[in-house]
Amino acid sequence: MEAKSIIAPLLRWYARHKRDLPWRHGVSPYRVWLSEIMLQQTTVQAVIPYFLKFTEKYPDVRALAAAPLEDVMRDWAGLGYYSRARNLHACAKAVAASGSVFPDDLKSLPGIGDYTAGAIRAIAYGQKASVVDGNVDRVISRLFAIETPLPASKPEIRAIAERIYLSDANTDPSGLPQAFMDLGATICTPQNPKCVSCPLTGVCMAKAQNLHNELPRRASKKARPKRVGWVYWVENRGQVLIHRRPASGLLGGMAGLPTSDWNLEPEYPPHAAGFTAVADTGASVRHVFTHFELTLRIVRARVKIPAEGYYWGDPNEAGMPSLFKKVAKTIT
DNA sequence: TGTCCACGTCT
DNA sequence: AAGACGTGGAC
Repeated sequence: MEAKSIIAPLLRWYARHKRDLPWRHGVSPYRVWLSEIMLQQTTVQAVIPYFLKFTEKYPDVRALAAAPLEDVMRDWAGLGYYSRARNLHACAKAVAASGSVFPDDLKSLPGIGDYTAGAIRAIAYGQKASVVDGNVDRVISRLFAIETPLPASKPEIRAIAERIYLSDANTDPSGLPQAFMDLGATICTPQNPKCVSCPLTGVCMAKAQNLHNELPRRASKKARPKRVGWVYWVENRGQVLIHRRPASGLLGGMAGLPTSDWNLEPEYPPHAAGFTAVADTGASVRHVFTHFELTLRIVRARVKIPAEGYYWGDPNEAGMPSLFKKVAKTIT
């Protein structure tokens, strides 16, 4: 299939139907970078309030670089994949130190990989770049009726995407990737694609073979193991004990509540070093991570002397990830 | 309820 | 280079 027969109708459709998103106003490298980091693995709807908060509080890369890391982590709380926030701050510092100009080698910056580098290059700088996210994977898989399941089909998809993006028919390097992603998000959706409204339905090979609801195929996923443990609710004069988690690993660098290890059957009373159980609340919270499912049972407890990395604070102001927000909401 | 989205980046 | 790493909404 010729690239032109995809690009021309897609760009016409995009001109009429592009989504009105905050980062599409006042386009700048900083705003494109910030939005693309937030959009990694995360839906537009979840990102919008965070993007508005960040751009108000940190209007440019210098302001973000000057902020304490803990502030950035707190502001990111709830958005997930917290290494993104740590890398965001490190990246802001690096860029600010270079006169607030992003370097040509975007991938040398923390948190910027193939996808984000291409997105910044295309959207912020108007350069032709291959920008392939999950939406583009799906759209290409259907347009070309690729039967190979994801992720094995990735190399094939990337080759096709690159041919289209770098084609002479790509007259709008900034608009084309956004057109693909908007099409994937609003028309060529994972379930029940709205082919009647699709500008590419006439050239779509999956549609022609009535495979638009079957593709892309996916390799079966591994079962998600279950883990259990205790979370300690320790009150003292209206505050609770909060734990600054280690910089790397799960929920790295975030404020959280103290917990036991996460593979122990919660048999009362728990016996963790430093904590004395006061009362089993009987309540528990369930939280699904990417690679396991966690149930934490809440126990009221006391401490003798908080260990290093622990402090007293207001759980509602600590900026904790969702797992611990659920605990606070359950208990208060 | 359970499954999917969800390649995005880093290690 | 396979696995680690969140969240919430759609269906």
